[in-house]
Amino acid sequence: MLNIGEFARLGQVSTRTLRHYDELGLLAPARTDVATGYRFYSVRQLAELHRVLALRDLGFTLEQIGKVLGDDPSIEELRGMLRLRRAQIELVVGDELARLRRVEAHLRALEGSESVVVQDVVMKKTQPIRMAEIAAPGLTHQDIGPAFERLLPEVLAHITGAGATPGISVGWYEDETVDGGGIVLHAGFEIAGQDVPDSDRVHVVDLPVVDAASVIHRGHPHGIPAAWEAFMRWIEDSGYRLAGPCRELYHEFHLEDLSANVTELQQAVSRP
Amino acid sequence: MLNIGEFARLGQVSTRTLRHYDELGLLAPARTDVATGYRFYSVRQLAELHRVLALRDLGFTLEQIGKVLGDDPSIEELRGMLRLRRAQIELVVGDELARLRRVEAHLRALEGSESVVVQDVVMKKTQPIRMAEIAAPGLTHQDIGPAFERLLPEVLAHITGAGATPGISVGWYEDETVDGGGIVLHAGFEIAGQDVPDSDRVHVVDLPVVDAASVIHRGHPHGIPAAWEAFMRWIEDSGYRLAGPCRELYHEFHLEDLSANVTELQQAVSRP
DNA sequence: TTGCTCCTCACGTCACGTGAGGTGGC
DNA sequence: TTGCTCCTCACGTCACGTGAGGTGGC
Repeated sequence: MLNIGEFARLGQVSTRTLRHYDELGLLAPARTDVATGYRFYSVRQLAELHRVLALRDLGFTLEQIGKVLGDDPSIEELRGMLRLRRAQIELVVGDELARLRRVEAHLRALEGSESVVVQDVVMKKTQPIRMAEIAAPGLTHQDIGPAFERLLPEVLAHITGAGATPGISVGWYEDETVDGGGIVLHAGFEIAGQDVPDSDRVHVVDLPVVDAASVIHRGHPHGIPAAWEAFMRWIEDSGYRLAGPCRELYHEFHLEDLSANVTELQQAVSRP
Repeated sequence: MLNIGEFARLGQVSTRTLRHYDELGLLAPARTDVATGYRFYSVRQLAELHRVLALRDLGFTLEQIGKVLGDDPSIEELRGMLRLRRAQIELVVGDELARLRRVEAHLRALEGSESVVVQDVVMKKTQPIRMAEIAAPGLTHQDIGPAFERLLPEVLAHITGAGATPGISVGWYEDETVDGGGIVLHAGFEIAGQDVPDSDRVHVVDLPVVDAASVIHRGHPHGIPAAWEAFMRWIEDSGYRLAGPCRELYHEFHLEDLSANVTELQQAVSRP
């Protein structure tokens, strides 16, 4: 018979751990002195302790371990538990590797001068957005600004004409097509649940919920192209893959004070 | 101005999270109504929230984030923090991958019949052991049992002759050398801190502290070779590499009832 | 008698989730 | 007035670590 300290040394655990396992019913001492409460273990219980530690090292919770010890599960159940565990660990490894690449992307960004732009990239799922928009195909980069200013009033008129209230303005861009068709700009306003009819120019569309990288741009819109450039470099650098169009959400937009604008840039991405 | 619910939806977090960040001083609302306690945020604070979330996603604690936001650290400090973070994530990934390989080794072991033997493999650091031993070189596998029985009484006599008390008996094995020199068996007893002089046959040695895989074998010693075989297969299967000699610790040994024996098998290993 | 080990509470960890119980504005 | 949102506690999470305060055996 060993007292708790001797058994703890033998099994390389703390006495607190043994008391904890006793309390949970995972590993009761072979004998407990009724008068003093002293716990005594047999050397043979080292095998029981090992079983608990082995399962713990595989990542099972103590509650799961208790069930395994108590229910004496079949080979099939055991296999199922191990497979589940494997899948969970694979998820964790994937998450941590993605995190690692984000950290490394930040380290490389520190070498350049774009650290400020890029310090607050967040991965999120996009909100579902219903918007009324006009699409303008065949644009070059320089065309986008003027096109925006041209299209937004037109969509606005349509929305208010339908008796609805516009939300924030939203733009999204389809990639240049392979055969050089240029950029397709979609510009308009969020309308949430309101009823707005289509016209030949204005269409109501639902932007899908996707995984995206997101940064907040604060300040005058003329800084947005540079922000996009640094943002896209960071994304590619972090190992994420582009997975669809990018969006701009104008959360705060005042013509009177453009430098107070708050714009969110979103790029749909997927895990490498 | 947005109330907490609106701001939470904008930033894709819970209101509880925003209250928590307020409490920690990470992100105070732009205005708090003194009468009602209502929190109000400006859209521009979305950028602040993004910074917090971005740092959180890199794996920093909220306390670290608070320091980053408060101290406005230099590029060099930032770089140092990111490098530390990178190293920590790499450790986590390594741990999880090793864990994954252990789970997979168990799954494969379930296909065979050695699941029982191998269910309680634990990775540990070995205890430091000081022992008095005799080494017997040039053995084959069949010689080991008889050699043990021959050597142990001799070591025992030496220890008691020196006025010391033997601890548990311990054996360890050096690999067969490349030129076919056979196995070198070291057999003896733990002596802990006691003074035992060397003789021409008996030597006092300190077994080093190493990372090892360990299983407990309960029962008659004739089961030990089969346990070793399954154990070694599991180790190789789990991706660990052998990194030195293996040991046997006879935690419980009674000649009168050999089936009550408790033997620990240890094999020094290193990460793949 | 002095150390050493043992005992039983009970708080702390980390970033919130989840009620409980109550109040203010449309 | 009825829902909705907001508020402030305060407990729970997971596997122990770490005292606090006290007792029993060499």
